[in-house]
Amino acid sequence: MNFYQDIGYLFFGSRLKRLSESFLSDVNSIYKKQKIGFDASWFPVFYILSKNKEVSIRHISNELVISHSAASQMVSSLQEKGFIKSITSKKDARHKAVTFTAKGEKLLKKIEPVWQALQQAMDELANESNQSKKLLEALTAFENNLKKESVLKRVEKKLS
Amino acid sequence: MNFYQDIGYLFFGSRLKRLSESFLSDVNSIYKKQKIGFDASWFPVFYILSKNKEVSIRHISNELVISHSAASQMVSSLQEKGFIKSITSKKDARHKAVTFTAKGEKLLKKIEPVWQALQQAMDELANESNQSKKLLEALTAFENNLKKESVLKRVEKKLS
DNA sequence: AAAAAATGTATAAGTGCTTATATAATTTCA
DNA sequence: TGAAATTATATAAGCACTTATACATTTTTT
Repeated sequence: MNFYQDIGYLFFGSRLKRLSESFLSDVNSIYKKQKIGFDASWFPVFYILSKNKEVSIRHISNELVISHSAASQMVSSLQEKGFIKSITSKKDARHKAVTFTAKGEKLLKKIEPVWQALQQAMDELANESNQSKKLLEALTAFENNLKKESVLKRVEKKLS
Repeated sequence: MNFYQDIGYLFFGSRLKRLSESFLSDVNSIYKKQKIGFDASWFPVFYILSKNKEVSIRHISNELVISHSAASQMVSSLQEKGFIKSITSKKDARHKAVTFTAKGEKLLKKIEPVWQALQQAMDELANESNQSKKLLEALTAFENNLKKESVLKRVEKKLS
C-alpha cells in the first residue's frame, strides 16, 4: 500500500476549502464585534463597486471567476437588502448597470477601515515565516503548471 | 486607496476553492474516461475504509474534519448505492460500524490504480517548479501561524 | 442507583455555489 | 435585410456542505 503514503494532494482540495471557510468565519466575527451589519460574502461585490462606479453582472462574474448565475443571485440579494441598485442600461438593454445606493455607500465607508486592518493583519501573518510568505506565490506557480497540462492529461498518460 | 493594492489574501479563500473544484472535476473526467462508475466525492470514505476495515461515522467526520452530519449523509448515500453497509455496534449501541460490501470492495480494486496514477501525476506537478513544490509546506506553515493567533485577534489588535 | 453530562447518530432547513434551461437584446454575416 | 450566432440576464433544480434540533445510549458524578 505504498501509494497511500503521500496522499497529501488527494485531500488538498478539502484542506484548502476548510482554510478558506475558517478565514471567512473569522472575518464575520470581526464585523459582528465591531457591530457592523456586513457579511463577508458581500465583500466581492462591495469591493468591485468600490473600484468601479458602475458594473454589469457579467463583469462581476468575470472578475470573480464565478458563474453568471452566482453573480446574478448575489446582486439580487444585495438589491433586496437595499445596498445596490441595478437598472437596464440605456446603451445596451441586455446589460444591467449595477451601482451602490446611498445606503450601500454609507456601509462601504464603515467597512473600509476593517478591510485595511484585515489587510495589514494578513500581511503580517504572511511574513511570520518564509514558507507562508510564499503561499500566494506557490499557489500561482501551481495554477500555472496546471494550465500547461491538465491533471486529466497527466493521469491519462500514466494509465495508457 | 492604498490599502486596496495587495488585496491577494482577501480573495484567497475563493481562489483556493476554485482550484480544488477544478481539480475534482478533472478527476471525475478521468473516472469517466476509464469507464469506472466512481465519483470523486466518494473518495474520502473509500480511502478511509481502504485503510480501516471498520469505522464509525464519528471517526469519518473526525478524520475528514467535516461535520458529523456531512459524514452521516455521505454514508447514507453510499449505503443506498450498495457500496457500504452500516450496522449498530455490539459493543456500543450508539456507534454504527461502517464496512465495505462485496460490491464496494470490487469497486475499490478498480479505482486503486487510478489513485496511484493520480498520485504520481500530482507529485510530478508539484516538482515542476521550486515554488509549487513548496505549496503543501507553505499551506501547513500558514495554518500553523493561524493557530498561534487567529485572524480575529490579529484584526482586533489593529482596530483597538 | 439516579441525575447530569457527554457521545453518536439522523434529519430538517438554510447557504452558496453549480448546471441546465429559457428569454430577450444585439451583432454578425450570407 | 433576415436568419443565425452571440451576449446578458433570470430562474429552477441539484449538490455538498453547514447549523439546529432531536433522540438514544453510555459515562460520569454525587
